[in-house]
Amino acid sequence: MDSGAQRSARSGRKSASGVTSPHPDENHLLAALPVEVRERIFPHLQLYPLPLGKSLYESGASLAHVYFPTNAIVSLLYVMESGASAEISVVGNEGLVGISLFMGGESTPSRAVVQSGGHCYRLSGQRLKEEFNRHGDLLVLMLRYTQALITQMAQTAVCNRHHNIDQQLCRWLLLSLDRLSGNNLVMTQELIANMLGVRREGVTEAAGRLQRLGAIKYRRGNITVLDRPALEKLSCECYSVVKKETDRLLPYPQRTTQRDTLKKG
Amino acid sequence: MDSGAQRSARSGRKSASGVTSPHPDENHLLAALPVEVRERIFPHLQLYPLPLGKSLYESGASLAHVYFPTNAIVSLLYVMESGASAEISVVGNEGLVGISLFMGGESTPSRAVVQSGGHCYRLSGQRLKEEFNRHGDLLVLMLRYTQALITQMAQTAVCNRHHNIDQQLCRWLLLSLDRLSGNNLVMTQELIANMLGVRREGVTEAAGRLQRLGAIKYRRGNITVLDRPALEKLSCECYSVVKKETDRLLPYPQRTTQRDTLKKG
DNA sequence: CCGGGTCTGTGCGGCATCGCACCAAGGGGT
DNA sequence: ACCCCTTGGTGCGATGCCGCACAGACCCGG
Repeated sequence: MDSGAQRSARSGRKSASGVTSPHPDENHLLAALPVEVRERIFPHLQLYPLPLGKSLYESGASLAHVYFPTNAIVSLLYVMESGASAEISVVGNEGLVGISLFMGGESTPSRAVVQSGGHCYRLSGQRLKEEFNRHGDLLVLMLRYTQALITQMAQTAVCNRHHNIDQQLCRWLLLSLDRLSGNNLVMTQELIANMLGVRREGVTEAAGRLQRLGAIKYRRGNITVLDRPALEKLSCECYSVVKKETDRLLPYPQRTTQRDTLKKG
Repeated sequence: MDSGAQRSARSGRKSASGVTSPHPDENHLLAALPVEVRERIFPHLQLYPLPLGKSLYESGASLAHVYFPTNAIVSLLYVMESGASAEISVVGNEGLVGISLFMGGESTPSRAVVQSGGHCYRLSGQRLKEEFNRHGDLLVLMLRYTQALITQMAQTAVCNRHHNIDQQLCRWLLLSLDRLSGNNLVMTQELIANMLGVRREGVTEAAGRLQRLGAIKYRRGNITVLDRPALEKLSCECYSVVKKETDRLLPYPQRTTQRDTLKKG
């Protein structure tokens, strides 16, 4: 296991064909770690597939790993007794799944579901805690990320209260877009409806309006964003509040420098 | 300043008349600290009044102190550009106001407003960080509390999406009740409406229904809970999810033992 | 005891979303 | 080439909340 993980974590970034292959630095948190921490942690990272719909943890279940997405998106979802659901927040390459591991609770009353397939690097909870308990840069980084996550949750609450489906859809598309490369999203309206906690038909109508405005193009489980500025204009303030706060708390590291450092090490 | 603070923090708990006077242990977090931490921190606690409506921090502003409520309730509130508002979570004697101080962000995009007057103990951010950076019990406790707070925010988001005003009012009354002694709440329907992010009239109608059911008695800014079990039955699952998770993460310490320890120390 | 401000109760039209039912249009598998 | 299942579009009445307007109830201070 570990040998495979090492291979994965250390493998080059681009194949000969130019297709991007995974690298831990695609996750912003991993990329932001200083050299010494990287050297301790990276050997224990496992490349791990995140197929659409996979659950990373269930409500109340103990976690064995934390997950650092690279090109996947994971939704933290609360499913009610009635079966209805609502997305609490979303995690992509800017963050990690499993904060309850280091926050001390070991579990949370929500689920983590892959909303857009891809890969992540996972790390055993034990390894993470070891590093966390050194009380160094990793702790500081994890806590800052957690605060960004808190901001997102708070804003989700506000948005659910005050904004209509059109605005929320825009916010959601933008949040997803920020976590992927390109301007294409592969997801059904049904999925989006579950995330926003609204009817599928509501999403159909909102998406139809956005399409008529030329902001997006919808084609059977495939959304192409044509006019991102339009989406930003149509979105409520919630998107920009979350975006600004995330950028403030987690300034994107100088990745090329980091890469170089890794190579030198 | 410090001398006054010491006097307050060490002062007895009951006056001769039997009226309860403040003591840091009324805050569960402070009460849960082990002796050594208490001895370092308690001398720096300042008894601090929290009159109704006071703002402990504004959106984006840096914090100088953290606040441990004893018999007051503070709402973390987001106020939108339009002026509409929504409560993100509530803090009473189970918690503290100002997590962004130790989470690393120094500020958050929300306000903290006193929703029910009383007192708290405040501690300078510097002192808190000093203790936090010892990476001892205080850190663990703060993080566990933060996770409880996260649960509350998440559940607020869910509740805002899926539950009607009646259910939300019940949830809100119960959350407030848990943070006060007695079964009496002093607050106008207007205030509650601002917290829930709904119309004042909506609260009037919901409260009227609760009153007709005999669950509460409403009298001009004064709510008396007559039948708490009824409220719990009428509330959505959100209340119990938050309650259970808070209890799990922050088991209420044996206060008498703690008190004795303090006296011995 | 009276007046003015605050708080609460009520009615009405409007609107967004819901729940349901159904149809249309892909598009993949055999 | 066909079928079938998934996905997306549409129409309906019902409902819960909003915005507004206004009246009554309470309470404090003069």
